[in-house]
Amino acid sequence: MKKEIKKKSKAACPSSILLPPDHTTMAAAAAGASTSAATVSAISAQIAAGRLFAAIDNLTPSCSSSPIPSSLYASLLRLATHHGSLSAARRITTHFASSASQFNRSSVPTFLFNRAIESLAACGGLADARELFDLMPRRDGGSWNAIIYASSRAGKPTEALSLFADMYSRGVRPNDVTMASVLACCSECLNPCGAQQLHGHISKRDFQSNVILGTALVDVYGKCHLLADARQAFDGISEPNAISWNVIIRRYLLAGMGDMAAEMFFRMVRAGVRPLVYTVSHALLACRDNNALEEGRCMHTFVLRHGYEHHIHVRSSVVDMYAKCGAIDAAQRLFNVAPVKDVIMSTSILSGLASCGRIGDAKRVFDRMQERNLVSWNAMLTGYIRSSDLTGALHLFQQMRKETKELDDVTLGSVLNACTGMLDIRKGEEVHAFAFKCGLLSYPFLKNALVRMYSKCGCLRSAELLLQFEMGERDRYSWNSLISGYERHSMSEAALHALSEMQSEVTPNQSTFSSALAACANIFLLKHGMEIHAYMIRSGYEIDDILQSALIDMYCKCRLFDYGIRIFEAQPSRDVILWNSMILGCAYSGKGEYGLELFDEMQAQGIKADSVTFLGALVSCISEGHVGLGKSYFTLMTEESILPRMEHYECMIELLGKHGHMVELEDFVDHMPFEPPTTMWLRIFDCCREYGNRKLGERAAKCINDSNPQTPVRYEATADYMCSDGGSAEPMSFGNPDEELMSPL
DNA sequence: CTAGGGGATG
Repeated sequence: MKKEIKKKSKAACPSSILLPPDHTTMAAAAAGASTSAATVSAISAQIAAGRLFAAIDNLTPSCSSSPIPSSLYASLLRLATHHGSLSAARRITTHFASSASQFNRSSVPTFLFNRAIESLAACGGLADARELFDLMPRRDGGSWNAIIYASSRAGKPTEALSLFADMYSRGVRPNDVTMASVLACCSECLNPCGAQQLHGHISKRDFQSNVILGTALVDVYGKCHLLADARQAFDGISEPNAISWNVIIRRYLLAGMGDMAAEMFFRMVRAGVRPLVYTVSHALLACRDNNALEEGRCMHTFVLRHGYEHHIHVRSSVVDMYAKCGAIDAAQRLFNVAPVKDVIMSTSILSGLASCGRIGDAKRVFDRMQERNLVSWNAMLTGYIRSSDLTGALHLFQQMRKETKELDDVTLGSVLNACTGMLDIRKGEEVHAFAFKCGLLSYPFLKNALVRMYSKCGCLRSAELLLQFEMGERDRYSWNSLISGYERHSMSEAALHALSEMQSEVTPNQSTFSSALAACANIFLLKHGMEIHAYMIRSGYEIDDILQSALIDMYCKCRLFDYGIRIFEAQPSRDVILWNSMILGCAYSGKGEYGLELFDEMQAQGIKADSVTFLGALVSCISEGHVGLGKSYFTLMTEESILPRMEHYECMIELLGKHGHMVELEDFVDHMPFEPPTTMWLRIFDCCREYGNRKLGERAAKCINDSNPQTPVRYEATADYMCSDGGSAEPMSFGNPDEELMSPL
């Protein structure tokens, strides 16, 4: 087909469609040959049979001596458009244009030129259309409409707008068709000023009663992110139809204003307009984005009552809404009874299961899927990562590599996230090289995953280089990764410096400030921390639990305990994170007793302590000398199946060692599930020296010496300061073991 | 026009 068009176009098309007819045509005309009625009826028959080229072949030069009816040309052009054949449109146009020039140019009606403009443009010949427009003998409003519409559809919105301006200046009045095309141009070039001007014209000329125009206007404003104007335009439509409602709901959804989208949906229903299938789906997605389970349920009821549940789009959106709003059981029930479970619905349910921690169930859905695509693989991959099953993620990736050739930036970005979580820089670098080989390094998501990986793993230099030289556009995520990397790796000054650099490029968000506040806390930059606090308030940032927690921490560490407690007490409902910060804040502000009171109060309020809460309690016990209490907390913690972390063991050793409970200390060490690391032995050694426990001291010395046989400094548990009665403590004759090693804070 | 993505505090 394509080949045929090409051949014909070569044979029949002069470079200009308006070239004067050649001599044979002239000769034929001079001979006075007349178009027979037979030719006309032959052409009509070919048109009726849809045989475009057969029909055109009747357009011999001879038949130009007496004009073919315009309606026949118009039918031919329509057929050419239908076939999408530019060569045919050209031949037809050339034919009637040349016959016209021979007799009387104005014998061809303007409407036929207009149809030709439309046909040429629709077949991809905008340049031909424009040439015809420029050369045609007379133009009417329809000609302008045709060329403006054509330019707009051919992806030349600015050209269309300047044609519109031209038309306007020549005093040709635009009608609603013109307005609709020009509006489309404004949304194409995101030109809200143009839209506003058109809005003025539309109001002046009372096109307001035209639903199509009004709706187009709503869409333009929406596309330009001017949702208030969009809404105003919508409210100006006297009788919005289902499409108008769809447009405003969709624009609210795309602008991230799910609440408004849902509200408009309910208004639409109340107004008695039956929603389009897509509108129902958009409304459900709005609930999903907004985490609005109740509204989502109402919509589900609506779906069932009004017979939308057979549409797979709607059904998938309901499932997705339930899954994302945390009603995973409802989602799964619907999924189980669904007669058709396509890739999309299965992917929704598996990602829902994975994000509520049911990774096993998610994998079962995944394994049972008849068809998988890239998105479903990626969903499974991120599911493992969200469940912090990082090796699971890597295994899945291996399986994926075996079963499909497909992979994209999301895949590799997720694999990188797994490496980041494992702090496995070697694997991360492998993925980096692999991504380069796949040519995926230009994707911002992937580049940011790389910055994050290098930052978190402590290769700040690599992260800096990426940010400096490899990133075309550095966004908030890139900067946030770098800043939190600096903060985590004791480069707090660099973190704050990066923050100020970042601010000249992009707007920070809550994550940025939480890292920045932590950096201030690390190096006790009270003034800077307060500036950030003030800045967040001034700029209207929502100070969420994590930020409050970071603020409490910063103020407590900077010795403004009262500020910390003020933030804490101002909160009507407190998250466990907030309690944790305050309890720890007490612990290192020398207010351990108060911290322990808070610990009790928190549990009295029914908030479950986590490992950090227990850490705060243990630190308070250390500073207040509550050895028994600390021990009971440690037991309680294991009873509540909270796995003690290294810090908790360090605390217990500090608690027992600092207060001279040497027998219990030895017992504790014996029952630890792992061999203490050298840092811990150093502290134990120190305590043995202070309180006297020769046996344990010797063990400590041996472990320290064995761990580092190269060092010239040897640890020895000698009698003069390790005697069991806790005799005199001589100053140490060797280098001072690192004092801060055992400090858990 | 329905499915996957970036997340910081102690």
